[in-house]
Amino acid sequence: MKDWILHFDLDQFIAAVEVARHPELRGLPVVVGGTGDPTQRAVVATASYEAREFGIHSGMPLRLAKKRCPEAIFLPSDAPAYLEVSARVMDTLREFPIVVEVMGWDEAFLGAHTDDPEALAQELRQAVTDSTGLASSIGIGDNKLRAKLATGFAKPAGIYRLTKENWAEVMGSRPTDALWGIGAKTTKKLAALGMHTVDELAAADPAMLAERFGPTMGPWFRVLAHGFGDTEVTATPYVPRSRSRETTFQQDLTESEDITAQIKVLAQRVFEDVVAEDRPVARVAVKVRFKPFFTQTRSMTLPGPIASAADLEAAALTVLAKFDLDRPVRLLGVRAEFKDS
DNA sequence: TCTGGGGTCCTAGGACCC
DNA sequence: TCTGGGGTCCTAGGACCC
Repeated sequence: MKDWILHFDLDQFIAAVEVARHPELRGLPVVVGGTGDPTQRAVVATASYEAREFGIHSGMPLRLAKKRCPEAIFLPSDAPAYLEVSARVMDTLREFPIVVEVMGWDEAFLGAHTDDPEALAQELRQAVTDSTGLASSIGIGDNKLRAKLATGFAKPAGIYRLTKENWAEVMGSRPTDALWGIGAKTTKKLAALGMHTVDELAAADPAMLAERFGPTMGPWFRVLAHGFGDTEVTATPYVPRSRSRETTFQQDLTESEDITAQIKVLAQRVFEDVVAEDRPVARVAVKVRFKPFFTQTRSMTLPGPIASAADLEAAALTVLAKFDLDRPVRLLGVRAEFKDS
């Protein structure tokens, strides 16, 4: 028997949960995000496949989604409901003799020992459909990178295998942003250097990449292009490095007392989260997004421990004082970073 | 049509110390 | 007189992902 890495991913997860509890919405363009009011400052969390036909996708402003498809059903994002369904899905996966590494609400890497990964993947998909009614796709790979990318070819409701055997054939001529970890900015920089495809990046000189992108990122891009990657799947619970809360205001804040009051609210929420973690906080950071869309961050290493919400509030206000609050504010955020442990 | 919220990791410059 | 070199911490920003 061989070791395989599977990447499990629920199809249009958030929209699917909403359709599951509102069956009359099946087959309709459903858009979930914000408070469900498409006139507000908010973006699309997930669009159903029907809504995607209209050019609606995750991250798009709700206002624009409404314009692209006025008859779409807009629903508020209901995080507790999605978390509950997610937990049921992950529990279903854990009933199999596999290692489950949860990667988010709707995806997980699975470590499996089998001679027939496609048969296992089909059983997993069926089990999740039986327990939750949700459709999913599974990528099969010889490492995490290939399994993750395979899922993209498996969707919707399918299974796809991507390994070193078919890597070059499947990925070689694709643009570099097809790789997991290379986004729009890096793609543009690579293109300026004459590298447009995965094959071209794979053939690049590592020293040149290190010079241009830094000693870690540069060579890593080339490794990605070869399809190499991590093979370790672990069920060990994830230990967060930080906790943060942020809010985009429906109307920009201009009064300093309003800004101060909102920072206190955010600090209070972050404090509740860090108390639940029961770990010491090392740094506090404040994020301010000014009109029209200019973001700054300021931070501070704490001189001593945080013992109360008032302590975290005071620290956040000290960091806030580092800003020039000379323009309208559209977003405020507070983040606490834990000490290394 | 203006662009959410919650995260992670890397880079780079300056401070500071020996 | 015109100044080394290494190590580490602090801080701000960039890029990416779900």
